[in-house]
Amino acid sequence: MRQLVLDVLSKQKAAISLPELEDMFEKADKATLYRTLKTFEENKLIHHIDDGSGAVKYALCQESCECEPEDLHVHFYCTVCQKTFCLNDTPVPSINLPKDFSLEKVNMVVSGICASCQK
Amino acid sequence: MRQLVLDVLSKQKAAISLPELEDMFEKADKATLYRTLKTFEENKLIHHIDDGSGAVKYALCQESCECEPEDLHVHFYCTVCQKTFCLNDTPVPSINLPKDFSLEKVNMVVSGICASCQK
DNA sequence: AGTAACTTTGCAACCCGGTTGCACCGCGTA
DNA sequence: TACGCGGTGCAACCGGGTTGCAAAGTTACT
Repeated sequence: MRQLVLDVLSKQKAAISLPELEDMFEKADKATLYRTLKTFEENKLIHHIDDGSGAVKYALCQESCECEPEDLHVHFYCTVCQKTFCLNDTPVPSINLPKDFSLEKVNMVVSGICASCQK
Repeated sequence: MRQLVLDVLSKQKAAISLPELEDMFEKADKATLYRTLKTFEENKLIHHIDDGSGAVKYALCQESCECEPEDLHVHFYCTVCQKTFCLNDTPVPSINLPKDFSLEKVNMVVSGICASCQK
């Protein structure tokens, strides 16, 4: 059951949202998929990305992923195909915060047009 | 009417969400406030920030603000008081995108604990 | 003032993603 | 067999955002 979801996720090049997942599993229930994603996330198999599209998307974590403050990579949201990609090779640059601000995590989403839509 | 909203916005230190606005204007309608914010945004008076809290927040633009790709500053979301601040002095660092990816805009939200909640 | 054209507001309804409670199913174990 | 438990499906709900429509207000022109 969850196996199926994991299979799908591992075959995706782009991050996938819950509604999208619902569509490709016509049979399965929204709540089930929702809970599946949640447990995956708790177990650090996947991470979520808020790309501002209104739906949170999910993608597999890298092997090395600690899912801790510094595992962080930049995400790219294509405004044409509306897909979201992990730029695993692009770490989030460090930021100088004002005094007395402590850093927990960073969400960095770059929008633009991806290679496939560039033509 | 919109004057009131503008007044409130200019008095805020933190960005404000639509639902929050609704609360402080018990009298006014959600739709009105919503449309007000939209027109303000079209006229580049304010900009919106998606801090991942589930509600989009709005804050005044700086005088110099072009609201174009490079006006961009980092935003800070405090996980304690759940307020969002513009770090106007902290520009978004530039990113090297993979080949054939074009850049339109960048959303960068740093989460952590703000100075006031730090004690 | 009177009217026409346009803007702003309020109400209500709707959409959609996310979330939860509950009952049911299937399975392993005592 | 009886029990407990995890996974599933259904249904309902919540909350932010969005839109259509009609009423109220505004402006301009006569």
